[in-house]
Amino acid sequence: MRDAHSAESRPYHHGDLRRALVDAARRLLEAEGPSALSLRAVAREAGVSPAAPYHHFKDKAELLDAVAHEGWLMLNTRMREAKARQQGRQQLTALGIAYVCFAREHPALYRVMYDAARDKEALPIDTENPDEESAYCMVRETMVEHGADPTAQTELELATIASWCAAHGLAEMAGFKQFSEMKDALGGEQAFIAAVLQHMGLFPHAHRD
Amino acid sequence: MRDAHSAESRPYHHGDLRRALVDAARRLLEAEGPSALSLRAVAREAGVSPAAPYHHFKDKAELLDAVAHEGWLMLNTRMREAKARQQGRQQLTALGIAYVCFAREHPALYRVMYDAARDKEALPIDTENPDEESAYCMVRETMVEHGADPTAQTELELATIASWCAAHGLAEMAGFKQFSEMKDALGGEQAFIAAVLQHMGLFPHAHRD
DNA sequence: TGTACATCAGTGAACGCGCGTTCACTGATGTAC
DNA sequence: TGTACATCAGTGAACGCGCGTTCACTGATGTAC
Repeated sequence: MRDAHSAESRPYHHGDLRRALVDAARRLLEAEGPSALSLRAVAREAGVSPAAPYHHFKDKAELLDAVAHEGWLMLNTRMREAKARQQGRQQLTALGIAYVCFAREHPALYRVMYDAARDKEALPIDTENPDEESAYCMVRETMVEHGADPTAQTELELATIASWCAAHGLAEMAGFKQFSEMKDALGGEQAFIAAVLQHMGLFPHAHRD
Repeated sequence: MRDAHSAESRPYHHGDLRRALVDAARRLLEAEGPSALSLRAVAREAGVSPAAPYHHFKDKAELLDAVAHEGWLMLNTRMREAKARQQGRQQLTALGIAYVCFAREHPALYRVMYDAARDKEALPIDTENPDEESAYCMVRETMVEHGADPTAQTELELATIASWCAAHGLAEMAGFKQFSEMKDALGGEQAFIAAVLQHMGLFPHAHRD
């Protein structure tokens, strides 16, 4: 649990401690939640002294940023794959479901992603790297592919924002006990998610994955 | 700033320290954000020793619960008033806008409210006290008043959940820098909020307050 | 191929800090007679 | 109305804790000659 190498096999130099630290942070998040994510705990989890991370990150915030960044990349991938699996307007639905399911499967990571974004007051939705399209841009583009008018910029942007907010809201709500009766009635959390997204009118004909 | 009484006027016994602590916590939240909300800081802000709160709250969590509870009451009031100011279907819109605006005006309190809820995995939407109707129930009821079929229970509940999630998502997103251009184009944050809510299709004919 | 040496990437001890909580205490209040 | 006393609601000092960060250090690596 503490580190992947046995004590003797591990060399003094790590090889790629930066990677190992980000991975350790993710493991900690899954296991203990965001409140357990201290620099010292991450170093401990990676099997390294508390000072070691400072050779790879300026401070705690920079490590957290790296973890968050990785989260966004994971989300992008997840959504790209979900879209590729569908045809036509179903693609929008698939994007919405993929978004919410990602957040539900990695609630602590999702939280860290938005905490980091809030600290900067900026969502990582701008595509600096053109071949790593952001999830946000993917939603907008998919809307255009399926009939939204790309010249009506304000409309298009508003529709994208609305979808994004709706999915985020559902992602944060879906865990509450009050909805478990409804989930059961509909046949599980996935069905619940699809049903709520459908009601939001932004993801037409939502259905189960 | 530290406490309302001058040093000499303040009696040894406080009168209503419980109230004063909750108020101090709210002041701290507005001024410094959720991360500044320690038990000791609250006691300090209320002008009292670090041990004093323990005569009124079992532990820190109980104090936070009280702060969160007060937040929900404020939100209820705010939404009830917003609804009363409108007629017909505009009422739903007014509820949505009131919700988001409350969250935007008290972002730290809003955060504490949901953090407390998440700890219990339960939203405070059940109406134990029948004459203090929860905001959530108000939304559902308003939908019924304006044409939703109260016998189609699942439909009604899903629509309410969808509205709630959508508003929550927007409330959490509205602060990001990426949207400031859009806000300016639409004439301010209120207009932006109204426009996004309208796009969500749950709050028909959203317009400015 | 071998050696000197600069650089890199770790260690572990220490720093000061604010935290939640407990404790023995004491001043103020209210009630019984 | 006055007094004894139980109870209530504060104080302030202390506890142990984990945190982020710094520091002087050292082991390992890689490069120049």
